[in-house]
Amino acid sequence: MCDSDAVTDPPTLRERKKRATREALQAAALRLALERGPDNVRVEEIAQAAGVSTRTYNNYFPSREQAIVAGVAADRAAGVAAAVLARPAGVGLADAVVEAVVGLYADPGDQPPAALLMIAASPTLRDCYVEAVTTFEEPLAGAVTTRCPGVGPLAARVLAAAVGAAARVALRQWLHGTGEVPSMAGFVVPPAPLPDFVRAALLPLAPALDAAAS
Amino acid sequence: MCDSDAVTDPPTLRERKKRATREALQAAALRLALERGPDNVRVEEIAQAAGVSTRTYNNYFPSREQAIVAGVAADRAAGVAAAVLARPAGVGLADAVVEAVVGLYADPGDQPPAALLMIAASPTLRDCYVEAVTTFEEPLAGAVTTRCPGVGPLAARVLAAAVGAAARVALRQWLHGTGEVPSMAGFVVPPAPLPDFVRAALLPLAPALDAAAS
DNA sequence: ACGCAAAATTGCGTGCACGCAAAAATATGC
DNA sequence: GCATATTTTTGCGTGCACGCAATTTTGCGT
Repeated sequence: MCDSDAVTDPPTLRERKKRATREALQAAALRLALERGPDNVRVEEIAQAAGVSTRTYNNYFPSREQAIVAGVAADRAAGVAAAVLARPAGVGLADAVVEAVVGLYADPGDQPPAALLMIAASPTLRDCYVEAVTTFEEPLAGAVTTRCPGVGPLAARVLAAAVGAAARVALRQWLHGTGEVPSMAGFVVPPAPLPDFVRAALLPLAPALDAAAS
Repeated sequence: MCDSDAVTDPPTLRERKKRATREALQAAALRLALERGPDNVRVEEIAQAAGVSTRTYNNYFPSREQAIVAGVAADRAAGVAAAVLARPAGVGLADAVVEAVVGLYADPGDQPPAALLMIAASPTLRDCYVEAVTTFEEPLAGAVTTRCPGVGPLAARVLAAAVGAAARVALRQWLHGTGEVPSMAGFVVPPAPLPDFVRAALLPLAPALDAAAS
């Protein structure tokens, strides 16, 4: 947090390689999972597809599920803090936070829609995807203190954690309904758009956010 | 949730035996962990001490850490909902919830203080203990809807999850400071009593809780 | 008391995560 | 350019969680 604004020095070779293997692993894991189904992918195959040993694979991801999910969920999370700070100073904290989080799930993203379907179908992947929102929380807390220096570090952490919890609830609910979609006839209307779900889940926290900003 | 108030029928033999083995496993796990240190306890030993196979042990607990921690954390959680409902109807939702959660960590409990020290010392056990507060959340949501029928199920879930998140933050902070206690001279003043920590962490959520109760 | 259905326990096999220490790759000072 | 310190990769060994199917235990109706 005291990084001031280190301009991300010339990316040393080490970091570039690390990033490369991480992305290779993510891509391989997701691709294989989509091809064969999540349960028919052995860790050894993921590592082999990325050109590393299984041990190094485990140096990057603590579980097979995270390797599969990381690509679709992790990077988007990094944008939340920036989105909060980007809102004009006039709007309240609650609005800023809610819109920032909603914005994350608003656009279709660059991921194939099949990925979300697969994640929704597998309980293990669902849990992993839902728990990935934790990535938001620390940067969000930072953004909150930056925007409203009066809130104090504890309150910021608590509010960020609360927002994360609400997002988890919303995701869980939405994925729960989405997972069983291809059931009957072609009437597979997604029960409700995700952003609306997130907004509804975040709504009860608005009073707390606005009250803290004073 | 539609159990109305089933008066916990005559506990059938099966349930009694299940409860017995579960408690035996908890007790054995905690005892062995305290004796030898958490890392020097093999699952097989826990199972053997409880008189069951390692496979049945895994039918009761999904991880060794949970077996050790469950005894000190799980049962207390069950009381939260009751505590919320026990508060007189006059006090606001926020006060009721906060006091209920604080009350959980207020009394020393029937557990040896060494247990908490051990948990605080081991990162793995800490995480497990912290994550155990999730047990609160569903009953808490139920209690909230019972107390304030106007809040709607989604809001109740969100608020309960937010409270759980705040409690996790408080626990994490407190355990982090407590873990390194036996460092220098005998001046090992616990940085601050846990209840105060919890109260402080729950404070920022009060506006949301009170606003929902209307 | 008997027998059948439901549920729990058990053993086995498999895949996985991770600690540890050696080896390879990369950065840094001279 | 070369030697050295730091970091990353890798292989190996260990312990663990869990699916599956057979077996034992419990519940309940007759």
